Amino acid sequence: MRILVVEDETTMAESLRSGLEGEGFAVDVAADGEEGLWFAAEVDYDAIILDLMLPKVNGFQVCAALRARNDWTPILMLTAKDGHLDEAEGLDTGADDYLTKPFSFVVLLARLRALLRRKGSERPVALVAGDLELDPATHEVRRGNTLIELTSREFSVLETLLVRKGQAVSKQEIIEHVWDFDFDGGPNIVEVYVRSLRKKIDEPFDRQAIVTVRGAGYRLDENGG
Amino acid sequence: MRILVVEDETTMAESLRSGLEGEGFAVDVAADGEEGLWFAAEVDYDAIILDLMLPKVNGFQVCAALRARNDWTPILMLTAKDGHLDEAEGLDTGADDYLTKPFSFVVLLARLRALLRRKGSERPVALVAGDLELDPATHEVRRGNTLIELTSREFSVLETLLVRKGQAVSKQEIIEHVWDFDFDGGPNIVEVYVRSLRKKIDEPFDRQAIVTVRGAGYRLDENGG
DNA sequence: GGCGACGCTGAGGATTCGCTGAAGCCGACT
DNA sequence: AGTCGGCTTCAGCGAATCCTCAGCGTCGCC
Repeated sequence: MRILVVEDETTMAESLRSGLEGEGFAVDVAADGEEGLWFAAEVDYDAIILDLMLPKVNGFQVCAALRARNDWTPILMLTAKDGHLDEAEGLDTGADDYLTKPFSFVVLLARLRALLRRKGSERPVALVAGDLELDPATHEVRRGNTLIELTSREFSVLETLLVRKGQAVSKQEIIEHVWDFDFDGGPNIVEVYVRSLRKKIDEPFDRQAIVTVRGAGYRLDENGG
Repeated sequence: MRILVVEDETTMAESLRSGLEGEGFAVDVAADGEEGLWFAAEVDYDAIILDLMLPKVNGFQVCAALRARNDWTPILMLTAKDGHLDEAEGLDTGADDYLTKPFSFVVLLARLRALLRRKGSERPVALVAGDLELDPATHEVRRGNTLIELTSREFSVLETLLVRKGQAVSKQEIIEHVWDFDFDGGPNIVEVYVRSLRKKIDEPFDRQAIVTVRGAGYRLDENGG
């Protein structure tokens, strides 16, 4: 197990190093975000322990940069403040867990082990079918390179189809996943949304991602049509 | 994405509802554990947000009951106390993640998304007889490599035969499986559909998968004819 | 060989299904 | 108040599908 520690305070960094090495991990230490990114590019670590407050490039930025270059190494984020916003922002930029300073070494170890155990079952962030891509976090949909504007309902319908791409999903099932309990309209509502989705993601590209399966519902083509 | 919130405090429940709906989720709220279990039985939710402290049936019990009835919907547990024991107990009874009150909405959202992301799409198995293959999920039927277009009724009839391949199934049984109870036509309808099935899955391939068992109904050959 | 019951078959009218444009409604924003 | 965008309902249309029916073939039994 090889761990990268990105931390600028030397005392903290060294105590992490010795503690983790004592537990049998191989440890590299980077002193700022830039160096951290460089290390991470060179070596395939099993996990990264990342301080939030760093010189040059901060923790969020490191995290976002790694994910952007398609590196899904588990990240344990260290934050000095107790702000809930920090935590959320960390998870949203792609950290897998966070720890608020001060913390005991035992806790860190436990969280780290949990991360390593989980590894592999994570990601990818976006739902994909061929060149059709949907990101639940940012609410963005693209076909190849072009960004497509969807309303919130359209988005939800496409999402449920995409989660079960390749399978036929009945209108009733779609309604159950997209609308809540007190919706009492008929299945025609799904037809209407499928229509407007097709106008946006199929027709302009001369493709057919959403296929009608008569009597059974709709199916999203696994290859995007 | 449809979410069930099980929470007795109305202010909390309503703020969760409005917040989640604002993010494009469909939300149902249950006020106690009993109601929560009932809702979960009725609808196939994408995730359940479950308060620990509940009237009637508490969070642990709800969680355990769901898992016991083989419902593996991802569960995000909300706990008021900060005790690590709670956390551990929650994970043990089958919660997928936990969150300690008070928390910020952004954090909840991030965790929820992480849960939904992790949930893999499971693929049901296809029914097979020789080189004849029927996939209930995609509504696809193939003979060897060639895809065969069936109407909804034809599909259902073939499905009931395939489920009991090797056995003779009477027309009456087929009618009971395929048509609803207010169907009052005669058994000839089955003959008609068997005929059109044979045209599509037997004749083009010069095989005979569907065998007539005079006086007893039809039998699907286990080897596909 | 003849008879009756059972199964096969083709055709066409009735029905359902999905598609589509338009319009009413509501909340948000100006 | 007015406008805009999104959500939902509705009704008409065309096509795919469903079901009935009537005539014919075949099997089993006497």
